[in-house]
Amino acid sequence: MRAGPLEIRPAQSLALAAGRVMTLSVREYSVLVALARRSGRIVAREELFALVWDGSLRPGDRSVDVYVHKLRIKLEDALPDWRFIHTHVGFGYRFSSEPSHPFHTRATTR
Amino acid sequence: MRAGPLEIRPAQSLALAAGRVMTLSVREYSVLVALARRSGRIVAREELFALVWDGSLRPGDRSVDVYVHKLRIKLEDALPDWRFIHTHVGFGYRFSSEPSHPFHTRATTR
DNA sequence: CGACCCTTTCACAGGGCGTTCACGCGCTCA
DNA sequence: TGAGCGCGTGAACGCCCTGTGAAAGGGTCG
Repeated sequence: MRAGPLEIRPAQSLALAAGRVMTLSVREYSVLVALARRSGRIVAREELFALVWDGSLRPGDRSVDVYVHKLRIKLEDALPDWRFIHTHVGFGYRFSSEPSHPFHTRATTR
Repeated sequence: MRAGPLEIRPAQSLALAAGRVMTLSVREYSVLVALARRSGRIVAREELFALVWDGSLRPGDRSVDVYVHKLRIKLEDALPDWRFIHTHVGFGYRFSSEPSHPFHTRATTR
């Protein structure tokens, strides 16, 4: 499974960032795989929770947000110039590997 | 079989650290080979146990941990500047020869 | 029979992990 | 522009997993 410089090997429970092994917790890895498998789609919190936690999301449960955050930090840490997890307010998260600064050399002054 | 300054000769049941013969017990050697053959991937405790002990891991059995520990000590003893067996909490162990002090991966500014 | 080594088990300690809470920002919409 | 909600983010906390030293059990060899 590939997404830009990110590679996931489900058979080995391994994630590689630019060839380097990432150290992820079980939950982190699980969330990453769930999102990456649905790359390009928006995955609702409910759906993501059901996939990873295997149950239905209770109101007020922030687990999903917290783990998306943890993942973002490790991904940002390993691949500073890429963005993978995109927020769609009110809908959920969407996985897609994108360079941080696509083209856009000139700052949009005003 | 090579991994940095570590060499394994299965034909002779020998392990050499920087050319010097390591004195390993049968189990120790067996664990080392099992991991080294799967270098780069994460080997679950269950899998490792099945490979070396030839059976299924009973809950609470710490044999694997203990022998990984013994191996680490001997490897550390023979090659202080290298790390070979890496822990992936919740997943298992991963064999990979790495210098002790690489560059230091980006301080977590947080 | 005794000494030694290997293997397994036990017990304790430490750290990592998962969950939850609290706070605050930013987006959205009226 | 103000209010409200959704989400980002840091931290606390208990539990589980792993690290680690020690002791028990068993086999081998002199």
